[in-house]
Amino acid sequence: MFDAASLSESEKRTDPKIRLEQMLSALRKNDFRITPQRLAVLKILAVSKGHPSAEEIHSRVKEDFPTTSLATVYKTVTLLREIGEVLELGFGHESSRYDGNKPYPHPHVICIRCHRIMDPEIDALTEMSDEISRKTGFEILNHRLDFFGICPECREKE
Amino acid sequence: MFDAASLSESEKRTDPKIRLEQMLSALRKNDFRITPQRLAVLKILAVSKGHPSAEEIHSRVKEDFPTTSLATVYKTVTLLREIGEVLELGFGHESSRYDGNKPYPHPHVICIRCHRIMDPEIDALTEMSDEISRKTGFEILNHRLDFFGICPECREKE
DNA sequence: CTTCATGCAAAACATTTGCAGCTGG
DNA sequence: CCAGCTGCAAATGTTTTGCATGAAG
Repeated sequence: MFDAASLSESEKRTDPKIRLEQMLSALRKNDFRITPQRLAVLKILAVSKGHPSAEEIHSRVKEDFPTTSLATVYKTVTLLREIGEVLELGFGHESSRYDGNKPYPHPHVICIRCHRIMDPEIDALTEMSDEISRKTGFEILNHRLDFFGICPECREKE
Repeated sequence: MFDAASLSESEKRTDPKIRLEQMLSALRKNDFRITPQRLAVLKILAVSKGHPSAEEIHSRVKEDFPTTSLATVYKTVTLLREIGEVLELGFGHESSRYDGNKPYPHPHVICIRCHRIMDPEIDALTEMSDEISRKTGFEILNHRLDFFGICPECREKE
């Protein structure tokens, strides 16, 4: 698992404890219960620097709370997605990945070899969104920008 | 089915007959056989202005060639994807959609109500790609840029 | 207490695969 | 001919769902 990524990215993350509090408040505000299982999932999401899959979340949650089922993990991330506290990155084939740190659309760079996912700096995206609105008449609510390629480490190994 | 989209998009499409020939040559060049089933799938892809799903392709292919199985459709689009003659647009949940007219990455605008997909004009994407390369050290091979929102028609109906 | 959450197992999907038989070149 | 393709059905892998039991508030 390659979560180390670059320092510049990790530096920008919200402090895990604060992020956890934010997610907890979001649950409370919407009158959802805070169960041990949910708490465990939130903790993983708050602490993860990367973009864990449901399966990954599940196995990590089980360390803390061994009886947690995969279904509960799915129910929890779906709930969090609905209240805007998690970003779901769906890929056609493999399983989805989740980002609990930046639950709003942002670009990704994905290594097709080791599956590491990074969050690069890009601006000019809201402008692009506006441009699309103007040209197509769509009301743009959301977007997704992913780049696929080979990360420096995997390129070295070639 | 809302394939009419905007004139400016459809005007840019390659003529279906030419596109079909291109796909056929690609198959021949790679020593793949041209079977009636494959021909039927190619025809649908060449003629479609939109972004049909495997299921849609299948039901349209069956009109011409009733015994064609869904598995063959999948095998064919997968083959075409591998030789770069079709772009697969995978969505986490629902089924993938395929574009046989512009088999290279390009932005999409997707209506979350009627599921119409349009191809807007955007430049500045290759620049963006280069910027990412420079900043992350990734070798960028591919990308995906999708905007989600509500199309003018669906907005009127509200 | 009562409503909502959990966990299991089963269902629901889209997609892939194994394989016997068929067919394009 | 015969390697490669088809079509069926079964397998796969992820995500969802129904429902009885359990726990949060």
